[in-house]
Amino acid sequence: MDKPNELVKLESERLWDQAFEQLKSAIYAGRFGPGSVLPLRSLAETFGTSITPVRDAVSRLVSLGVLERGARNAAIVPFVTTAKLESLTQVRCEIEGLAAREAARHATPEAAEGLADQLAHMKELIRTESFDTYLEAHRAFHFQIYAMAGNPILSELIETLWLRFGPVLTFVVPAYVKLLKGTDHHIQVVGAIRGGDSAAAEAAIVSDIREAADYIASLADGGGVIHAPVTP
Amino acid sequence: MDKPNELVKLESERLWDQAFEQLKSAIYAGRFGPGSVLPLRSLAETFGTSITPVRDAVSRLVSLGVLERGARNAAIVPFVTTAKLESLTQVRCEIEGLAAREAARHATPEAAEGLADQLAHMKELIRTESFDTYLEAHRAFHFQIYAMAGNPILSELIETLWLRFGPVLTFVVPAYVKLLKGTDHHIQVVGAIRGGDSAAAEAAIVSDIREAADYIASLADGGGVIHAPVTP
DNA sequence: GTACGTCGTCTGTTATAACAGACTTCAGTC
DNA sequence: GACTGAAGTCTGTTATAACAGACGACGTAC
Repeated sequence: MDKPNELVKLESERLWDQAFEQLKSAIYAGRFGPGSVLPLRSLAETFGTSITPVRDAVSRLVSLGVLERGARNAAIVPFVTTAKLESLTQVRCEIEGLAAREAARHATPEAAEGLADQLAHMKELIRTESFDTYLEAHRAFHFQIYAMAGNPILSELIETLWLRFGPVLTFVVPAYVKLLKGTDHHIQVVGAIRGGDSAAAEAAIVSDIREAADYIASLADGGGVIHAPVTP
Repeated sequence: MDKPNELVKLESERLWDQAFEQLKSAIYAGRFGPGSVLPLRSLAETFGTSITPVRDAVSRLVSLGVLERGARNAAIVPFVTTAKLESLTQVRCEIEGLAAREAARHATPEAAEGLADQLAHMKELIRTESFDTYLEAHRAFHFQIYAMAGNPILSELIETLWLRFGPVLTFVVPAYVKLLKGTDHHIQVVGAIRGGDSAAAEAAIVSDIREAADYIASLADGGGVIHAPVTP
């Protein structure tokens, strides 16, 4: 007798992982405006599951700081304020600065070359105005650097920081890139890592983060709340 | 009546928060050895609830890095290795250094005084050899400093780092304190914060963290795994 | 004695229903 | 007409049961 179950493709994507990813993407994509509540049952209906996996995903996102708890413990998409942005920026500069520094110390020539390739790819995406693809390439570029630091906890931590940032990054980065800002810092980072200059690498990353934060802060309204530009 | 220590959240009556806290405490207390699996149903039976709240608590602890997933997605208490310790120490130095620096910049005289009081309290606990109480006082001392930085995200992040550390801290700190180590750094931190010297505050905190890490690393076996000293 | 198959039990996973609190709405009373 | 109270509906919370995969024990066949 043969083994009939041998080729069963392991679609072990747990439902709550699917829910987690979908929810995360939806927030990243700005499908839920800041302050909007996310009822479990509606989410479950949207995802086509029961509320159990959704519940878990929401709970995890809350503990990661991506979502917050409102009245009646309902999950809400947090507002991004200038105060939060400043707190986040301060932490990001410190921790991503460390990552860049360590990356420059440990970088192999091959890894530095891969970084340069990625940068060229990003430049091409800017040239062709593929801003949505650029968002992911930009993210990959940064995390490629952080992975080079060889510190898993560091990378993990930075990812949670970026998650908190999620909703704003999406609509900010394309507009930011159109101003042709940030690219200089990216070039400098790659150069510093190539040359093993950790101080320069850290300085370039910090400048990148700080400059972007200043730009984002300029989008705030009188109450310090940051809004997305109106998109038709 | 103010509550300076917002880490104590007794308000929540929700079972999963209770389960979360109990589970965390149990891990902190070293009730589960590294590598031991935590079946949901046993935990639920221990806590006197169904598996639903336990499931959520475990899931949150996993996403915070306190627990890990083993075979069959079972929750396991992670081993602490010298490699992980080094990664963690690097991040802690950077981020808690930032916190100490900012605390020194923003400290009010009253807050600095409260810190000195806490330090005196700790000294008294050492004198009377109340090492289990000292553990909590030590933790409160550090987070009192970090709260003074006025950056909620920073405090939150540091807490997750301490959580990852949890199992080792418990059995390391008392032994460490008996060697009368660390107290000097604590005194220096308070002095620096009193004088508004951010560089000195950061240096003292970094020394504190690094020295403790070196001590902990000395407890590792040949495989780089850190074990608790045998306690009868 | 060894190998293999089967069954029972354990695990996490998911769905569903029952529960409790809060808000809205609508009707009844002053 | 305004206020009050009750019911209905929404919310998150929790328990329970059904499910599927993995692992081990036990028994049978060679």
